[in-house]
Amino acid sequence: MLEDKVRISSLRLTPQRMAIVKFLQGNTSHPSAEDIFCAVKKRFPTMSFATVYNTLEALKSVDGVRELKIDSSRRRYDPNTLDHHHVLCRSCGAIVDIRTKYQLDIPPEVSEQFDVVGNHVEFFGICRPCKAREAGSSG
Amino acid sequence: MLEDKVRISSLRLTPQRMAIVKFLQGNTSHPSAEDIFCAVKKRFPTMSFATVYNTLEALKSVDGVRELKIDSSRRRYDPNTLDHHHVLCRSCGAIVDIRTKYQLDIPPEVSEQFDVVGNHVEFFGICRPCKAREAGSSG
DNA sequence: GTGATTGCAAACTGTTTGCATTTTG
DNA sequence: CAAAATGCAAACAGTTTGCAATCAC
Repeated sequence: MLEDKVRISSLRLTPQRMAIVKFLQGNTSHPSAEDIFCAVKKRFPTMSFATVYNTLEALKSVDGVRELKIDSSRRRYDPNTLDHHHVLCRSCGAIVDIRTKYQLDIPPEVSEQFDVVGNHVEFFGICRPCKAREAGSSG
Repeated sequence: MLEDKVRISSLRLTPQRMAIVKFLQGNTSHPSAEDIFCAVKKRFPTMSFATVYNTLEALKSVDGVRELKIDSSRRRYDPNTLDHHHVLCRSCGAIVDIRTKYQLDIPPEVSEQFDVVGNHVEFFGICRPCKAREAGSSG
């Protein structure tokens, strides 16, 4: 659990940092830095982006969050640091976790060139609500 | 082939556009906009980023290039628009193609929520040269 | 008390936009 | 000739940095 990781680590437990940790803990919305900033600013009106990014950097260093590259316009963060995968709705951008483990082999030409240590699968498609909306509006 | 796609399409064949197409054609380096800009500027000193981005947008619209999200600090582009996957070296950032097709199933709870139309696997690890260098320098 | 953290503002990087000029079909 | 593309510069969005004030340990 994220909060435990932070307590065990040598990171200082500042109120701002803990507020970010509490916001991220168990959060499956894959928030951006701005999402985090806005959420935490309610309690800490002086909160700054510097602190958000700074904290995210600290959390990454203890494997408390992982950075996602699923959105090309902004980084998103995931407090679930166990290996897992994602489905992305191409219409609304919703991201949902997939906890399946996939044992994927790569061709020998590639494994000669690379020591592969992991993989991440991004599935893409359309989510229920978007599909319904699109079917309803124009055909 | 990219050049054919552009000729068949209704996109106008400007010299700048064709230079970008020629640079991308068969290119497996997954270049960024800046890489493209620098390469093409040699022949077209007036080339601007606006034209690069504009052309990439045009090429995307005819499925002539795909945007990669593999690098969190910049978009990269891939003229190979057939479904394929990538291995990323976490040390030097090298990206290599994997043409294997993976038939991946997602859990029923998720397929109830999403119509999945495709997937992209990002493998990560360390490439030969980086591994050799790291082994040689400190361990 | 000391080194780490906060938070402001300014700097930076990659991408987008407005628009006058030029070009393609 | 009309519609589209170029290219410059300015605008933007997300992220990073410098640094004085503050805080955790």
